[in-house]
Amino acid sequence: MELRDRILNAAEQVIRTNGLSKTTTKEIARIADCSEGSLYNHFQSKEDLYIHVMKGQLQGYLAVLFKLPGRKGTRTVKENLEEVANAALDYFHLSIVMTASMFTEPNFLARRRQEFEQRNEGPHRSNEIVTVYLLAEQKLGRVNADLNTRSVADLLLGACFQHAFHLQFLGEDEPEAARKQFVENVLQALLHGLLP
Amino acid sequence: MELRDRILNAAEQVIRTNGLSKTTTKEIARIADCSEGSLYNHFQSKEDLYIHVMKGQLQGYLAVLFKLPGRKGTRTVKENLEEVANAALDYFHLSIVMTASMFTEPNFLARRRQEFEQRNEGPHRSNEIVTVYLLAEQKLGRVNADLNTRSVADLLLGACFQHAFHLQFLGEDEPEAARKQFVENVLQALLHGLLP
Amino acid sequence: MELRDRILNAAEQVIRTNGLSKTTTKEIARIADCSEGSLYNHFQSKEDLYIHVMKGQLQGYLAVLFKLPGRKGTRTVKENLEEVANAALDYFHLSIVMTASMFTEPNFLARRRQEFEQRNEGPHRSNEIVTVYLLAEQKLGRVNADLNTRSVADLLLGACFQHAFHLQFLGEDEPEAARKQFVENVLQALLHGLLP
Amino acid sequence: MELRDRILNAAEQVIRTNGLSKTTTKEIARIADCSEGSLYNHFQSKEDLYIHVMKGQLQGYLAVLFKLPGRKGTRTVKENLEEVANAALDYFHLSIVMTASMFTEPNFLARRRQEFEQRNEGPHRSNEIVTVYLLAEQKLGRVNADLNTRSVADLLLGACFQHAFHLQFLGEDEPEAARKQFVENVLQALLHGLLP
DNA sequence: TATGAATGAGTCTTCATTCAT
DNA sequence: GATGAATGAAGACTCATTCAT
Repeated sequence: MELRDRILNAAEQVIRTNGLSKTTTKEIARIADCSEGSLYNHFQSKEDLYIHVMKGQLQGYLAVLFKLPGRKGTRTVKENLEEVANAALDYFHLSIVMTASMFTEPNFLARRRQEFEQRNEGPHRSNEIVTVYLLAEQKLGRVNADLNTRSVADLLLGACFQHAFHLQFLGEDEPEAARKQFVENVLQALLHGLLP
Repeated sequence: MELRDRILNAAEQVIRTNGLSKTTTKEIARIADCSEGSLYNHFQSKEDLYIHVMKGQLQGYLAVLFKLPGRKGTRTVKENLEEVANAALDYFHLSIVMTASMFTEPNFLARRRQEFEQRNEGPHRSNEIVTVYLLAEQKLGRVNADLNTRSVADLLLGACFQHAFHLQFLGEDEPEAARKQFVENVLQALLHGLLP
Repeated sequence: MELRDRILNAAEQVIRTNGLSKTTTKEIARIADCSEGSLYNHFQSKEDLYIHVMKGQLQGYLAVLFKLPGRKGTRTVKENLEEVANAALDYFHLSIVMTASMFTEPNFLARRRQEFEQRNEGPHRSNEIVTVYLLAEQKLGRVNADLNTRSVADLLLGACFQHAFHLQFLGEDEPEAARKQFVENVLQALLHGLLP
Repeated sequence: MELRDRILNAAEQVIRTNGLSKTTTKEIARIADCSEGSLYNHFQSKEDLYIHVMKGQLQGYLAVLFKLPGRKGTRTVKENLEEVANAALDYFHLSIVMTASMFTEPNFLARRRQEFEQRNEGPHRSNEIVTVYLLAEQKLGRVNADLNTRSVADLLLGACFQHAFHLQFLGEDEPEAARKQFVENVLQALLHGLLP
């Protein structure tokens, strides 16, 4: 593997292991098995390195989301949302530390904010994509017509977001079966509603 | 106001303004208009100060949650959940930086984890309280009997959590009306379900 | 006991327990069960307090030394030196931390140096008193006439000084019997000489 | 000279000039003409730096002591002890501040104690080496057979130890001739004994 | 006299970044 | 491109001393 990728992987690993505030260039270099100086041959700064780490994490999630418009009218709505929920859980699990860092390092956030707005790539973007998909399904009559589809997206992705957060807080790894159950239950509730 | 409270307020303000990693004892002291040394007359360490800030933030939220068991069978379920959602939005808005900090400073998280577990006070605790409330309503027949009530709690609080997160990310303050609409829409969706 | 004495005792205890660099006014006040402010009602400064602690420690030792001139020609020389050696071991044991502090805090040493010279009370003073005593015994024919009596004093007190130092280094308390043996052996060697 | 050595020398100089408690990383860096940060590129901590300073000081002394076993039966006993006494005076003179520091900073002492015991390198070790040498001479009949040789070592090295201590206290440098006389007189007394 | 909160100068240590080799 | 020693700014925390009560 090329040094640049070794550095990216090392950074991701160190961040997830040590937390952001204990992620030092020294430690990243140690894990990547190179010198601290080398970091600066491949990335402009520590922040630049972080940005590339985040972009990498975002990939898989976006891939699923970008498939969503094509799903409308195919399979069941539940199956389509299940796919989204799983991708979201994966992504939130992977990126939660970096995400949290936005509020810990506000300058970083401010700079990213601009950039995100320009590219229309913020974290709320995924909720919009799901909203648009649900709107399309609504037009096809596969979703309750009275619903604010944005709210459904917020409920589903919010539940996944907070779930990932809680798991991280507890420091636990969730078995595959437990996650499956979580998604199933949440979708069940979301599909049929709270009222009797 | 007593110095101790001035320090607590200053810390909260600085954290929200500068972010955690830029929150220095020097700046807190400057805002509290006292010396850095004085911080240590009232709190054992910076971390200890943070803990007290967090406890303060938790107060209002817990107050609402602890009222919840008494609400069962009274008013409408929607009204009761509305109250919860508003308190949650307030709390998440207020505390999101500190909450995020848990993942930035893993030692802090590790220590809090123990403490939280002992006192059964973790962030997931609020979801449990709502779950129990919904279970009670279920027994009264005011909630769909087929539902996993935990999932409903996760959906509602998750949506609020992520909403607060997105607002913070955008750096925007949400007008009262917008928040009201958000809660209304989310509850609508949650109550009636996604399916036609 | 009066507060002033409580403070003196507390200071001595803390110094011997924690070492000088960990001896804080806060800890002294804690042990003396009074406020930090009270320290300054009875002593001008921390240094002033230390000086009074040292003076207290010096008492017993000086008492023995001042009896020495009167001992000349009485009992045996060995018995008289034994008494000196025991007093020296006691004093060095008690005061070694404070003594060491002179080199750790050179300003303190510089100020004490002046004062000691004025009063002729330096640590070398005890060697002189023993020297004078031995000179008197020499004149009485009870001590080898060819000897430099100062050297004898240096050997005896030096051995005691270093012995106390080694014990402190090892962190051991010496049983009564062991100390007795140490003094006996040292005097034996000193009295009869190294050569066959 | 390499920076590492410049730092070691600077530390030694500052310690001897300012005393330990006034030896700051800032001042060491100033004298070594480098940044404070550089100290930590070469030594793990201030304490680690101190340890290396002490090890350097110990070198010359140990070299002489390790030659001692080979001296038995050669030259005169007096000459051999003279060599030891001079090396001891040099070493004690050089290291007395650091030695004193052990009692000022008890944590430091505690850690060194372990290490010293493991390597059998404590300050009392030199007395043992001299003791063993004298035992060998005793067997050769060059030393009084009735003597406890450990006591002779304690007397000689104790006198040197305290002498160095007194000189440091007085802040005086001893002329070469004076030191020679001191050693001569002490050995004289030690060789022939106190009794007529 | 006794208090103890307030002080502020001073300490060790960390860390992202640079640059000569 | 790779290195790693050097940097220096910044941070959390300590502590003897003061002073209003």
